[in-house]
Amino acid sequence: MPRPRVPLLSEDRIADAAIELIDSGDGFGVNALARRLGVTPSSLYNHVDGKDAIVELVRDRLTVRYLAEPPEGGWEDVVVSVMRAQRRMYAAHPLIVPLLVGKTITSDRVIASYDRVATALLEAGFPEDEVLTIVAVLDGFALGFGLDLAGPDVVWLPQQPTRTLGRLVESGPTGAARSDRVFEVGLELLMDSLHVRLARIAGR
Amino acid sequence: MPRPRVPLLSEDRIADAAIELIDSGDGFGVNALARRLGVTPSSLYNHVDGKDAIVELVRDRLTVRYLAEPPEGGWEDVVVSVMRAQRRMYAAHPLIVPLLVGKTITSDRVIASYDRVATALLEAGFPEDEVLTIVAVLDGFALGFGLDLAGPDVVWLPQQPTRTLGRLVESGPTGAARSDRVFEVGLELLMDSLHVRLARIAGR
DNA sequence: ACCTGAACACCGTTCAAGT
DNA sequence: ACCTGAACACCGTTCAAGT
Repeated sequence: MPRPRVPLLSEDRIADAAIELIDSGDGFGVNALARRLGVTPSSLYNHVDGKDAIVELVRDRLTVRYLAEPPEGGWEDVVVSVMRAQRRMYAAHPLIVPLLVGKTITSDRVIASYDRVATALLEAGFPEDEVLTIVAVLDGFALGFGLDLAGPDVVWLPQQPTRTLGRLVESGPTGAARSDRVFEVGLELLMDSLHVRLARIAGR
Repeated sequence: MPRPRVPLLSEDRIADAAIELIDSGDGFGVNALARRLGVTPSSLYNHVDGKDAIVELVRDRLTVRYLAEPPEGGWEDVVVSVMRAQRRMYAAHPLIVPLLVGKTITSDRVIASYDRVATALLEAGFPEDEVLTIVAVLDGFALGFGLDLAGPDVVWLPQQPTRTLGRLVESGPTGAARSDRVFEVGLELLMDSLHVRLARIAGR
């Protein structure tokens, strides 16, 4: 079946299938992805630049899906809404995290999302040489919560008796509602921290 | 050269070489690791259970190296000292992060380190159903700072003009001293947040 | 332009053979 | 017990061939 009149593949179709494959937990790979698309691995290379490019495509699509609407309002609104969106993203697709973490971000739309936060922080008065670090830390914070929502059993697997951790892990998945609450508290406190930081800078 | 009188390999030698290989930036793999050790890939399997087990060994060795001495004092001291140590670890070996993130922690000594934090938080009065989440968030926080220290150019590579991010990235590596300062501030604020949280719980 | 199928270099892992 | 070398299944990628 060479060259069908209507193309079997497209960037979108590939990205969607990649997300499904990753979420399935069967491991991400070009071969498995092609199989899922009912296509030969080499077919993918007519649309996409290889495995890493597909991962970057996934990051792009998820960012559009979860961080689409540019947040309105002051820097607090920008930061809070991006944090919530990012956490929803990681929580819904935790198995994507390890694929994303190691790779440099090149997608313009993803960069634009980080740029909005960086710009908001800068305009709020945070010093130039701290903004990138703050953005990185916010990212890490969202990531920590995302992995938490994925379930502790994915992160820790005690094999010897422990004082505390083993019991807490065994008490089961955190539960969406509980984790939501803790996230909101954590976010609130993080925002408090940023306010304090900003006040100290302004007061100097 | 079969069966030398004194073994060429050991878990430690393998772990050390693995850390070197990862830090070199040439990518981690069993073949490259064997080459670096002057040995055949299959030799490794006499000492270690495969690629994933080597990564877990690396995590174990780094944890021992950076988080060895059990922190003394109240829960604040425990949390702060573990955070500092963990950040030093990520900062010194940023390329290890993506290898660790996806994998479940099984090493007893690594588990023990998380267990100390969990126990400290629990004894301080944090609710059972929040402790794991807090630990996960602390982890994410340290990770964010570690990646920040690795250099922003590893994380973001803008290809279109941006309002802020591109300029900040181009202004070069964050610099250890600057990042140190921001980390200390961030940690302080994070601790403030935890104190506030604890006070609210106690006051209820 | 877009798919297949063959081919390639490489990967992690197993295992018989050797001391 | 510990190494080698051959072998295996699989991986990501390239490319000529076909419409």
